[in-house]
Amino acid sequence: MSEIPKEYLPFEVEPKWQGKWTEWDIYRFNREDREKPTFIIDTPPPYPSGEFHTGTALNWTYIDIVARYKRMRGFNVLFPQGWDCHGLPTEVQVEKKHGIKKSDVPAEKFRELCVQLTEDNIKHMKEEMKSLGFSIDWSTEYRTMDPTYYSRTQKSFVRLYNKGLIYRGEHPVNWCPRCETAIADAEVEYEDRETTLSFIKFKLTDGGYLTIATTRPEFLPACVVVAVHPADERYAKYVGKKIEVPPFGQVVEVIADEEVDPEFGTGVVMVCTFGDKTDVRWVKKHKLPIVKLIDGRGRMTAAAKNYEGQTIKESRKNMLEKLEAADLVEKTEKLPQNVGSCWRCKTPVEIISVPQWFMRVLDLNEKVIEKSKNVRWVPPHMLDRIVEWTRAMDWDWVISRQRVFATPIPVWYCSGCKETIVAEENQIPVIPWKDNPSIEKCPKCGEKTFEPERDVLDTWMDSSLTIASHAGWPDLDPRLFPADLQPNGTDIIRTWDYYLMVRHLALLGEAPYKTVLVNGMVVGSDGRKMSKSVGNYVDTTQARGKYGADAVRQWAAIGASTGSDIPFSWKDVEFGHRFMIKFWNASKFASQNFEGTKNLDPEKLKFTPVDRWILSRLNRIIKQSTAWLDDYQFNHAMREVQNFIWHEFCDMYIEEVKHRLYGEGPTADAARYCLYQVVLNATKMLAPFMPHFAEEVYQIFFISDFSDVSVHTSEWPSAKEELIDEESEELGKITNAIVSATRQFKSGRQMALAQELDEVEIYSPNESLLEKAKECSGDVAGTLRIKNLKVVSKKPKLIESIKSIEPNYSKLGPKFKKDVGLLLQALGEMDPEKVAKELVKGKLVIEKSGKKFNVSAEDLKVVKEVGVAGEKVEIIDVRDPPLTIFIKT
RNA sequence: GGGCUCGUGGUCUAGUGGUUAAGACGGCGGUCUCACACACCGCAGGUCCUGGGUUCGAUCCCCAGCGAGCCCA
Repeated sequence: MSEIPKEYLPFEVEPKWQGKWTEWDIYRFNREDREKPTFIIDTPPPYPSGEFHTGTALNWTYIDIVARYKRMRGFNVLFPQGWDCHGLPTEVQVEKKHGIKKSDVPAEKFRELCVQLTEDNIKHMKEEMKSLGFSIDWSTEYRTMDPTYYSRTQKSFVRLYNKGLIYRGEHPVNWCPRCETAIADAEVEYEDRETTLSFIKFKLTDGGYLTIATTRPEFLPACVVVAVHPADERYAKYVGKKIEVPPFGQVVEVIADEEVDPEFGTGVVMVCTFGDKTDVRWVKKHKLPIVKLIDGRGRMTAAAKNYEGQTIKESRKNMLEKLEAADLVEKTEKLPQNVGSCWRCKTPVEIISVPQWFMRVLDLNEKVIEKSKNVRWVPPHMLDRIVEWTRAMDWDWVISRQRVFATPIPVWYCSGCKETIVAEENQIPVIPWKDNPSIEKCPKCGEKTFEPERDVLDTWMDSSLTIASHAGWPDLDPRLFPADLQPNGTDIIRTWDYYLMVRHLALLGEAPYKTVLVNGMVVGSDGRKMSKSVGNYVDTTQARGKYGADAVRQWAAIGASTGSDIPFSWKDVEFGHRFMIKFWNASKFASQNFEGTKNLDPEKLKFTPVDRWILSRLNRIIKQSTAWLDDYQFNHAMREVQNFIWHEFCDMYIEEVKHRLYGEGPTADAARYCLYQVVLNATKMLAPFMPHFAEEVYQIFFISDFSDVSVHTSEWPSAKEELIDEESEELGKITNAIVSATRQFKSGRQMALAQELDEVEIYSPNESLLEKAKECSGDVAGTLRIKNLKVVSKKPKLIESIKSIEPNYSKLGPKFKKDVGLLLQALGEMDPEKVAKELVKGKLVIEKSGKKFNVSAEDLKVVKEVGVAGEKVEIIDVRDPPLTIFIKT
């Protein structure tokens, strides 16, 4: 045994073992091993924002607990790690950092800046992951921005295209007419402006008018339907009728839709393609035609007839004038409005329909739902979320984006006939604006020049391929697919797990994961979502800075049940720290007795009742904690071990064996054996939760007894069923009850706990309980320093009286159903002494309101009270088990 | 507006169709007891969100309402 540090110092211990683990390479997935069962984790690649959020810490702590536990259970565990690099936030970060605009520099240059920034961000996050002790196999590290990774993304694009599962079509996007580019929802800024609401008369073909209210009269030529609320009585009779839209008089239908606000304007609205986001929704929902009214520069198209070429502003003004002249404008009103505008140039954003690439997911969704039902969701209700999400989908997945930093779409178009040329698999990775297609000329028209597709892929196209990628796709190793575990946060399972499922079903026809483990959101200590602006934000570096990684991990594991949101709590972190100190001190104390203890033969030891109790409890805890971990209930597994160690082992058992440790022989050795077993097995059970601490304890106290290099390569404890014993636990309970009661007594009398007691009597009228108490008397007398302890069945100096009769509802309820109330009433009127006397005989007949109740002894509980006559004796009445302790003073 | 989830002592969580609803933190009182005062012993503190229903019995199951979270629109 090495020298034992006095205190547990996390900031010395944690980096020390992190270094050793790397050196020993103990987290490496062994690809050559064909013996051990594999356990494959699909680690979600985080977005390298540069910050390691406590939510990620929670997610990864769950993963790491599982990985470490499974390794100890004998699995060959794959815990890979990647980075989902592509995305808008990085582009924005680069623009901010360098004070440039995407379009200011060549795309390749901009991309380089993105790569650089991503690398810096990854570096920091990787450090953080190592500092938190996650047992990642870093030899698997990948980055979706690397050609090795994105070539898989592109290959899968080609295969799915060839299968007919990817196509090109039209889709509305946010568009800045000044920047002439599509912009993402996240790039749209909203600001309050004032606008004019115009009330315009539409002529019904059957005669009469309906007045609609609109803020965008210039969209009249693109009006495809007029809508009212279905419950709006004013307009019910017009639903299904035809109506003429000025100024060109196209005839559209009047439809009913719940989304119309009857309070807004006249309660009649026009649906145009696309005046706003609601229009997009209505077009989808009612399958309406699309009129392209505005072009990429914000000018009116031919659809606007004589207004063609005008700007939005001009045509609005001109059109309104014309309508006024025709007396079609009833009135105008001022209206405050929340306008979406380009985050850079503040130009109001338009919604226009442009060509986009799609993955044909709608046809796959039946299968997605079917396969999702075969997946184990932890917690189970997460299945409902994904099924609901899948059912509600009414549009195919738009997989193209108008950005720079992303995987290029491996496609060209023939300059002549515009034929789509998709890359050959063997030329991938490919960048269409740098590389040429492998064909010489267009197969359709023979043209020899091509135009590259400049759009790129949605980043989900990268990150929904991870499972196949881990398994080596396209050369799939069947041992690595499907993954056993897909861990994720509750906020993103609908996207992440859906895309993984649909993508792998499309590509491989099989569900990619067996179990989805969902963690809740980390909220601030005030219960609100963590955010920097609210000021309740804590990052993991900060959290870990106080008591180290293991304390933070304990907060994550124990904060809430799996899947529930969990508030960040310094108190829980501190509690984790205190638990380690407690266990450290206990281990240190126990270890004085570890010399040679491993080789003791339990057959030759004399175990006392408390020994048998602690061994039974230990093995029960092993069994339960194993079951909890198999069930991904980390909080229960952790709590179970913590409570056992702290309150049963430290507070009771250690105190109860101290008196034996100073001696020699089989009783003392039995206590040593138990101390050793508890500390060793608890250390192993704690290893997945607090890996550094467990390693330190293992290395200092146990390494010389075992051949394992690390606690993390040692075997998970298995419960010895033959030691789990109700009777031993009952004896332990009796001993503890007597010890606690007497300790309380001493404490209350301001007596030193070590003070000797001359004479103590334990009394119970119950013969079998008395026998058990007798068995425990050695442990009791030793622990409490009682010189003369007697366990007696005669009630020497006391009077016993019946205090009350209490009903046992779980027996009475099913027996007497509705009449329970009546029975209780009758019971209340009876003399408890008499009831008790009758009950002792076995049964009792109670009559009330003409009803007869046959009550047996088990239906009621007799509560007794003891008093004493004469003598200077202190009495402690122990309720459970019912014992009375007399202490001569 | 839709889907899912949650509402339990001052705070944060656990749990359950049945007797006295569990724990941690905080509060209060006591003890330096030979591993640990970052400890130990004890005490106080609850309409288990509200209303209705099912049941002999509901904090738990069902319905409605209110409030919160996540995602979607």
